[in-house]
Amino acid sequence: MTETVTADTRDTRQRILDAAEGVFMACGYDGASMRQIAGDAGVNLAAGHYHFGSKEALFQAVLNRRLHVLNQERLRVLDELEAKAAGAPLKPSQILDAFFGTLLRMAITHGPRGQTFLRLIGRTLTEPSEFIRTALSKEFADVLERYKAALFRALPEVPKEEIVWRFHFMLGATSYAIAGIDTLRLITDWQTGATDDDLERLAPRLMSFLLGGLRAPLPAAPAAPQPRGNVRNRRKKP
Amino acid sequence: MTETVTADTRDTRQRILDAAEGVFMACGYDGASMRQIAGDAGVNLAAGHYHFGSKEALFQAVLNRRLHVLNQERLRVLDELEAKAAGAPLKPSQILDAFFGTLLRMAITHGPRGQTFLRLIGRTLTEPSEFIRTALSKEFADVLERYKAALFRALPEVPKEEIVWRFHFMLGATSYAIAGIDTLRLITDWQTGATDDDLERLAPRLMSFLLGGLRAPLPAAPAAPQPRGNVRNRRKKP
DNA sequence: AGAGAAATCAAACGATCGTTTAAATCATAC
DNA sequence: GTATGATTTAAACGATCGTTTGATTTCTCT
Repeated sequence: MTETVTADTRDTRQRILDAAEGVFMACGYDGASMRQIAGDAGVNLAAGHYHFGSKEALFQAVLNRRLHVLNQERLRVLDELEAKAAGAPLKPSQILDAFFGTLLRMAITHGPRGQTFLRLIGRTLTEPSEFIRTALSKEFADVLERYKAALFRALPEVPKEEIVWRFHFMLGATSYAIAGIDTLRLITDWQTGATDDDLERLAPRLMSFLLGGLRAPLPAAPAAPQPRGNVRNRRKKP
Repeated sequence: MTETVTADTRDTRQRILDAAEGVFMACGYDGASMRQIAGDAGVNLAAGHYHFGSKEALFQAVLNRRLHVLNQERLRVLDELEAKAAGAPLKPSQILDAFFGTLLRMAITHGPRGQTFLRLIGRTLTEPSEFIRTALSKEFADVLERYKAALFRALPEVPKEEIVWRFHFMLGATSYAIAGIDTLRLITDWQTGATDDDLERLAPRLMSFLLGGLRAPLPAAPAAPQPRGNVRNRRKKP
């Protein structure tokens, strides 16, 4: 009973995953059809259900296949940084590079399929569908907890709530920057179809932007809408 | 032939638009069904097609109804700022507030429906569907051109290409921050269902973050892959 | 009131969807 | 070889989709 998978089986599964990745990216979850995925993969329609059970399960498999190795790598890089720091807080730039830089580098080294996946998760993060949300939450829970803690230590003078918000903003800028390279053509008037160069040049630009945003001065308004306050002390919460 | 719309007609159209706004936001374009929209609106299934022609046209109508007034307001505010500046370049913070602040303020003043719309466009901007892209491009062309020009003048030392990229990042952080307030619960462990306060407190935080990212130091790597440069002067281009 | 346009309604159309079924094919062990 | 299990295949199922139709109701105007 030790999972005797033949070579042919793995090929079919892999082909389905690859095709599904592309179709889900191009059409979204609802817009994609099992028939188109099977067609692109060159397999029978029923193969998808045979190997994965359902469309939802296939989508989760597509996400997890790459998300898992990405997040494992993120944890490994963070471990390495913290070991090298020997107890001292990390620099914000190090943390951002470990989280977002790892993402971008993985997409580059994995070729066009990596970019496809990047754009897929960019789309996916804005889909509030229930099963997608739970799938992502399980896959991201550990990583986000670790990186949040690292940022808290790196920026002790910034309220934790503020850091969480800015982490959220950075996620948005990143996923959007990747998912919406087409959208950028909506802003600019480029018609250059560059793809590889786009991504390689995106990384340093994005990292600068994220770092600037993360270290921006705190908002002037104390973010708590209580204008009747006679006390305006800004107690620094430990 | 002067468009004699009766009161009842406007009510039905409005109800359909409101319901469609909510369903499209919750389910996405493909996930939403005309039957559910009609049901939520309390009208017959055929009413949607009678008043709008097709599902695509209904979606465009939902987008344009609010996008148009938003972008008109954005242009008006920018006009006002530039008139007051009397030829001098605007401050980046003024431009960002005119663009993103107007968006957030409109969402707040329009109540829960405004937030629904905000989250809808947050989702929509990541859908690369063809007709959606063209619809958005038409609606955004003028505004983006004006604001790009204003930013170019405000930041003459920053390469225009860099500004366009950062504009893109800011759009992403904003749309994602709004569309994904649920996603934020994926990061944090809040279970508070706050909505109004969330948005009101979001604005100053987001503006600080955007401004910090916009004014971040330029990426160390000159973004052009020519490492053989023997000159490392950072000429300030006029 | 009555003609005519505008709007609503119930019902159906064809298409496509995810999923299932049962037979056919392949691989592997005895 | 045959038997057994894994995989692939063709075909169909029921459900839901966007859209259309034609009758019916509501409104507008003389």
